[in-house]
Amino acid sequence: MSHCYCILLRKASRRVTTLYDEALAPIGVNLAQFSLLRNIQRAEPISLTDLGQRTELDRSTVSRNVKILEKMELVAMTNGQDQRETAVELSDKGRRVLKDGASLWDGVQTQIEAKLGNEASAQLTALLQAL
Amino acid sequence: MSHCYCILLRKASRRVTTLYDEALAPIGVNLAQFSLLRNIQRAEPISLTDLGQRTELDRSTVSRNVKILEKMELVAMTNGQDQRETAVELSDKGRRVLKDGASLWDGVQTQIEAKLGNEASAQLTALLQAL
DNA sequence: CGATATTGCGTGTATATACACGCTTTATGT
DNA sequence: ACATAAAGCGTGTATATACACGCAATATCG
Repeated sequence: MSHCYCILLRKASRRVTTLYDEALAPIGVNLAQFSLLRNIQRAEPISLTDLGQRTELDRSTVSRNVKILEKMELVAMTNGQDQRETAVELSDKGRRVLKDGASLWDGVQTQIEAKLGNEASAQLTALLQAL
Repeated sequence: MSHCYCILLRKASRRVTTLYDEALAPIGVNLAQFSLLRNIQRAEPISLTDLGQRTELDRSTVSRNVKILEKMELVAMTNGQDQRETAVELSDKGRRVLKDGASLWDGVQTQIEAKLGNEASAQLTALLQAL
């Protein structure tokens, strides 16, 4: 009656997301937002379309998620060279959140590696990337 | 700069969910709905609270997802012995969807195992359960 | 038996996510 | 240059998901 890979993935995803969300709570963002901020940082200023490709998210999803970060004053929207293009960049507050969150994020990474062991952690990474 | 386990999980989860959703499209339900139907089948009639525990989902989430299945006429709500309790059970249409979907689901399972190999598939299962 | 705690639900609110449309703004091709 | 295609976005709609509240029904305790 083998297990459904998709359900296993979704359950693990929910559980692990909760772990990260709780760890990041002190800085007021959840894992998805923290990750989005990091992706912005790596390429700012960046258009929403590019951000979508980097994160493997639909552009409309990115658009809405970024809007929330903007309301939280963690990012700012600027004009790209193009009149169509909207570019996103971090605010000082956003940079601080990334800085303060780094150790919190690292703590969960370490916690997971401690639970699984180094070898299994590497296997997990490889398997998830292969999917 | 190791990868974020959570993001790897979430990305894999989205990708794999898409695989299953596309495969199940002919029967008109997505993976989450198909899985919920299966969980109902295994214990019907079942209360929403119990269904939540089985699926590791919040009760309110189950409540809303079941409501959609009800609108699709795949399940029916009945009274538990208790006046508070609502029990869910499959409709004939719901049973047919499960029956027709079995081979579609199986196809994706096989496809994933073919891609990863048997050993890696077993490893993946074990790792996801350990998280 | 009456007060209190527990159980079971639904709803409000909020984020994450995708797809389909439709509107601008550029780019292209003849 | 003009018509057409392509790029970049926002919004509407829908599902998945969680948490906080509050209501009704049942169980418990003194």
